[in-house]
Amino acid sequence: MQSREVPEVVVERLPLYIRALLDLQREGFDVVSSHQIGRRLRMTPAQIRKDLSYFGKFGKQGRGYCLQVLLDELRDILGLNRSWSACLVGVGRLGRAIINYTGFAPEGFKIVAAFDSSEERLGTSVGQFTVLPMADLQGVVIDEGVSIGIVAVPSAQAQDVVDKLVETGVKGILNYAPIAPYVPEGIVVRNIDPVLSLQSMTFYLKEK
Amino acid sequence: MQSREVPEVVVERLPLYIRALLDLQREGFDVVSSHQIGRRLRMTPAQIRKDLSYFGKFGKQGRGYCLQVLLDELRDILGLNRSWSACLVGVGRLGRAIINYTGFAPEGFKIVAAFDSSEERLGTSVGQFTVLPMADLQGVVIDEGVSIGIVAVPSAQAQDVVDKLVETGVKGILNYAPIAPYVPEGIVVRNIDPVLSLQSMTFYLKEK
DNA sequence: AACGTCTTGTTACGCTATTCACAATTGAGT
DNA sequence: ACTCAATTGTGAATAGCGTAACAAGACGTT
Repeated sequence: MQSREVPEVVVERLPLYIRALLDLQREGFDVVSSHQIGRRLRMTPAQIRKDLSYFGKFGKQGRGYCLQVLLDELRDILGLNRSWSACLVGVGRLGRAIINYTGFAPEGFKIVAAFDSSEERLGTSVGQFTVLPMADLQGVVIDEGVSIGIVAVPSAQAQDVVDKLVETGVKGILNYAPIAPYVPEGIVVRNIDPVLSLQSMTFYLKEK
Repeated sequence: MQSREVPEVVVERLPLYIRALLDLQREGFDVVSSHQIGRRLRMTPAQIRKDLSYFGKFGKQGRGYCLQVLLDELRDILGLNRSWSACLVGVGRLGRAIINYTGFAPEGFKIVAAFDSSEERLGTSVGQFTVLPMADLQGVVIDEGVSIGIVAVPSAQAQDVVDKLVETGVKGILNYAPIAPYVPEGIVVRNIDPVLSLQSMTFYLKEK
């Protein structure tokens, strides 16, 4: 697979296609067209076909896509036909909310441990987890095959935590801290930052 | 201001510049260069200068930018020199986490009310709020000058909630539901969706 | 089996965004 | 006063992305 040749924007849209397909499946469709998917997502059919063409030919001319086949292919492309283990660092308010968030598990993302560096949080219970010290990070990452680190610490500590996670062998970082973390080549970062979203939104809300 | 001519990607980067400037300010700088900002954000200096040039000339050749001036200008451009009121719809797990999130207030985003459609949640307390019925939405939006709606309901109800919010006059939607909501022209939507982020991340985590 | 309709995969085109490169200008040092 | 190193703002060049358009094929109908 020529990962380097597939634009990142394309990869980021594939999960949307999966969502749309699941909706359509729930509505009883077996076969769908790029037009149908596009309508759901407010995208042009051409873009969807173009995106898919980076990975192969999944449709039939004059007919469309077999929904189940396309769904399986997309899951396969994204590596979603398996489960992924993540560990959380930071069990403050935000970290606890993330642990209790029910949206990850159904999609195959499993949080396997929670860490914190604050003395008074160590050993306390958060959800089904006992909060572990950072010293245990390395062991858990290896033993549990953790490939994703979720960062939910204050911004001042975020870069350090990211560094530690990368050091232990984690390959992906889901970062909730309001910083742009530095990571070495080959490590994937995704930032979740509602404040940034709001701050760019207000540009369009001014003077209406 | 010719909002239509400024690319949206540029607007979305401005908050990042503000962040970087605040960091640099904390470190004692009074004057900064595009190079310094770029290093923080891992962006090229040229991009930063180009982005800023959409809005005016804020720097001095050979010297850089007066940090405070640039900061004020950016805040002004984005409309961040005032406070913005938002209301939350949906006080399930996720909604409660959003209410308790402490990151909004310092940036001038104030949640002024929480709504839910479920009978058993009405009248209960969440954070400092009493959960209100959807019927009260219109009144609150007008009385409190709410311009942002935060959607934290299950996906099945999300579009309906978005429609209601838009109807009451809200101009921006911060959507935490895993859907691509339809909104009429002129309404700004920002989606927060950690699952999507993870699902595109795994593409790069496969086979390493 | 021929026709008409539909839809894919892909190529070509055009637009948008990013980077490059440099003239203009600043301020510090001598 | 002059030189030098630094840095901006911007027009030009490049790269990247999205849309349009169409040939090729699939299916249903007659």
